[in-house]
Amino acid sequence: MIKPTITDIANEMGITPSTVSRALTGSPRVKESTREAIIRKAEEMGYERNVMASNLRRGFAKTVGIIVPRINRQFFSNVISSAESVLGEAGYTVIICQSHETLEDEVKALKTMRANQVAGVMISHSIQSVNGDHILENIPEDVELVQFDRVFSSLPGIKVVNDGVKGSYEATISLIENGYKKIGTLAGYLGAELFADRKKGYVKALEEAGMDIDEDIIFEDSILRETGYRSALKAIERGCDALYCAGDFSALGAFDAVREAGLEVPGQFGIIGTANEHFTGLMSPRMSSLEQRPDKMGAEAALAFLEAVEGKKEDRTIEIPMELIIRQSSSRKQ
Amino acid sequence: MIKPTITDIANEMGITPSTVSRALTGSPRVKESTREAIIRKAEEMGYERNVMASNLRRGFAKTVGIIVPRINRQFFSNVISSAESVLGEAGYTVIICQSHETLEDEVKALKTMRANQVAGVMISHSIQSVNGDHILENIPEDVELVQFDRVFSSLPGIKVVNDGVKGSYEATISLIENGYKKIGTLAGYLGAELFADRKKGYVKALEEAGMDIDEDIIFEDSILRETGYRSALKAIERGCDALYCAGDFSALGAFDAVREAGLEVPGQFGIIGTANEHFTGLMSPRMSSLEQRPDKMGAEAALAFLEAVEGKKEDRTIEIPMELIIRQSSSRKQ
DNA sequence: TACAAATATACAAACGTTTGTATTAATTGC
DNA sequence: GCAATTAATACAAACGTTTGTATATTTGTA
Repeated sequence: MIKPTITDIANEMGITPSTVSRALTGSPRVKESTREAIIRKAEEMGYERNVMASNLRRGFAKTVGIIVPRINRQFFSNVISSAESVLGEAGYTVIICQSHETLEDEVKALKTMRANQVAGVMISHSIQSVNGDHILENIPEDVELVQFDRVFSSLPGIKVVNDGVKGSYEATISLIENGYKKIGTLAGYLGAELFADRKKGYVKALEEAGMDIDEDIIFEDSILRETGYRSALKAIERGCDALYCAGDFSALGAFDAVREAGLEVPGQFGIIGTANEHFTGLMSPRMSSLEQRPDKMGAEAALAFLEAVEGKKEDRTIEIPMELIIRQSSSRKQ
Repeated sequence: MIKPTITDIANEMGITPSTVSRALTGSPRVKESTREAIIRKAEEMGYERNVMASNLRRGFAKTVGIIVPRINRQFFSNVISSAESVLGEAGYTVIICQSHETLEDEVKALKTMRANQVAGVMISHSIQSVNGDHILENIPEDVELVQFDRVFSSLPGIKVVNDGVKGSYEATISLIENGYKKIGTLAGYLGAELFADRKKGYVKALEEAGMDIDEDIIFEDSILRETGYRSALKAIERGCDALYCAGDFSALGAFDAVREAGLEVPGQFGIIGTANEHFTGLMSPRMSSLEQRPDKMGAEAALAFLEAVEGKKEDRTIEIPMELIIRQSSSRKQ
């Protein structure tokens, strides 16, 4: 017998496949003693459930799909890694797609998920997604939706996000406490709630400190090293002595600009980045950064999904506190 | 009609499901004109193939499984990222598991793959896997096996590896040409072909240059920053003035040790790492490193798989040349 | 002892596709 | 124009599981 089925087990034992099925799925409709016998026999025969048949019959798979812009971004790969560990442990299979930051690929990915009848979708949307309509359109009602990091609060389901306002607030406060007087920000794309929040925290900190909010030193769309560099040059020109950057790569660009301007980091210029990318701790001077806790985010997202499919909890938003990692680049001005 | 099936299409058109199926799968047994009509109707009705039914009937899924020690390692996430792009484009779904560097989880992952009836498995084995027996045992004959980076040459199937001998040879030659006189190596775990190859290239370079091979400055098992640091301390003690490191993290540890010893990098001490981790280009002095081209590796692995399932090519080993990235840490001794 | 209730198992249909074989329609050769 | 061939489509079974309903068995109660 190449690969035994429940029918084979049933025949072997002189019983019916339905009983075998119920025994193996843990239905209460079968006597404990027969269940034990069946399980023993199944193991003896080297039985393995045919997932496809099972999925077909039930109409869904014990699978969750994860969609991210790019798997090879440190943040995302960390989220995926910890989510996979939790989901795998719970017997779920993880399928992965990348949106490559485009709406087109994101929709394609959603279709793939639907085609594979996943029980849930964990998604951090592409930069091209301006709202969640395409998500609603492509995910059936009964599929659990878990958004993380980049989320649309208008969508139903579970959301796992950083407390970005609080994080950027603390980062900015830290710069203020270290004596910096004119603090700008490389803000990222403000159309995303994520970045909008980080700006909010920055503004809040300045307001509390009684400092001016100057739109001229709030640089939108500065995410890359290159764009960060250019914006930072302008910031220096406009008299800034510190920058809170909504990303580590733009912060790296800020380093470049500040060095080029002949200023010292820290001291003459303070910088705090966001994401705590690995390299931040290896540079010199080492860069202060706001850690997003992607590991925690992935685990929490996975756990929330599991609770949801088991019907234990309903839709909710989980906030993962950010962690301000203070290193050299933001220390006290002499 | 909630979700149309091929039977619905058939009824609607007054034909039989088998014709619809053949039309949609591109069988030559259906007239072109009817095929076109069927496709039109299918689109009109919003038909989507039920993957599970299809998989069940055919006995396999258009899915490939990727197993890596950890998704969140830069190297692996890059491989996965480019492999997913290629496979997704070809209509394959990617499922992912982590072995967490343990044999136990790797076997579990293999079982998951088998349960999901994947068409192929791409794997880079865990450090605990000393041979490929568990792979053979858990993967059916008809599943295409693609090993990458960490491979067992004894296993059948496709293998995608770096030309590690050549890479480390060039790295070592580069150190020699820059005037370093006593070059050691932080060699990694030599039980893995991967690391054994890197040692070979190192030895070859020294031999060609007529330099002594000194086992006392070949440090096995130095992969982490911490272990690299300790080994590097010994290397300095034993008179080395350069190290070729089989990993970037051990190279980072070497930096620590050299700095602690009060020597200058480069000049008094030369270092070349392996992997070209992102941080190597951001340190100061910037670290020279051997790039593994994970993007190319993932893409080549995926392409080889696609060729194999289409029956175009047979088992083979693909070598991805490494790229020596010369930065500051290995430059000329004054 | 008999009968209702509960428990355990059997029966059979269904999930939607694919595919070997049978049938019908169209084409070819002579 | 008719048989022989080929092309196109129809029929029906199968993939292995799950699950509603029906039947058989056991238990409890009057």
